[in-house]
Amino acid sequence: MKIGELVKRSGLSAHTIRYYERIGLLPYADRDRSSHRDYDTSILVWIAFLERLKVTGMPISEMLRYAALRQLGPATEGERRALLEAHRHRVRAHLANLQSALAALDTKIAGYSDDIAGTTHNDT
Amino acid sequence: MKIGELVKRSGLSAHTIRYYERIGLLPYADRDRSSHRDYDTSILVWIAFLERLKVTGMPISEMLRYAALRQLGPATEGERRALLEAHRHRVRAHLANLQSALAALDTKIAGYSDDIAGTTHNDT
DNA sequence: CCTTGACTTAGAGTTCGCTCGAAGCTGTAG
DNA sequence: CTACAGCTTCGAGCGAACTCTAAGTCAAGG
Repeated sequence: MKIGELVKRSGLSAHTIRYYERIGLLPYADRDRSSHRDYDTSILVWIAFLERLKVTGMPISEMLRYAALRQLGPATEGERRALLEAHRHRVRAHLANLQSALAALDTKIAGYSDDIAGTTHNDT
Repeated sequence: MKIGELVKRSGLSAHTIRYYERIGLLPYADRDRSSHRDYDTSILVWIAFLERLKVTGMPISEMLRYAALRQLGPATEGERRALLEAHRHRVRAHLANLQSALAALDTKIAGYSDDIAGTTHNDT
């Protein structure tokens, strides 16, 4: 698979794919005889995993740490797991914050909704 | 209340408070005779509200839009409400994404946990 | 009177995560 | 042969949201 197809299948831009490779988040891709990157479909699994980490707010620096451990092989699984568990912990906390902020937002919106023809004034 | 106390009570840094004032997210604060900012406690309510918007991922540009509408008085309540509803919609979608990513993360971690003395290899 | 600490301003600098531009190479279709 | 699409590298640029620096003012305590 060339980069153009990977763009379609991963949702990342070609610029971003090259950037990720440059910083080490994606492995250095094999090149064909025109030095064009040639990907194996297995890269999609890794990209999807990175996406999930990204969606959950993990900074690139930490994804790099994970990627580096992965490079080192099975011996690092304990550490990788610990890293993911710590992340999960933070995600859960963030989720709770989000939910409570959302609840407050609901209350606020309800305040606006109840305002019949400007009889009350929601001042924030 | 001077800025130092507001820092303690709001959790924002003095730099950030001044920055927010500069861009219009916080109203221009009254100054005492030494041109030091002097806040009314009511500012805390507004800051808490901004915090909630921030936590839920609203960009500053949109908070500014809200703040501007608020300045214009009760006539803009409909628009403010619409803005918050649109935001709520996005937050809910984001929350759903987060939850599904979290579930995937749980599965992944479980994969590591089940790995007894390196018998399986979690390759991402 | 002097020091200390909290404040003031304007503007520059930082971090993050991309995103883009320039200049050039390659393989295929017409 | 030529045109064109699609890739390559390298380095610069960008938008968001702060964060910090420099130089100065002011009020209270010793």
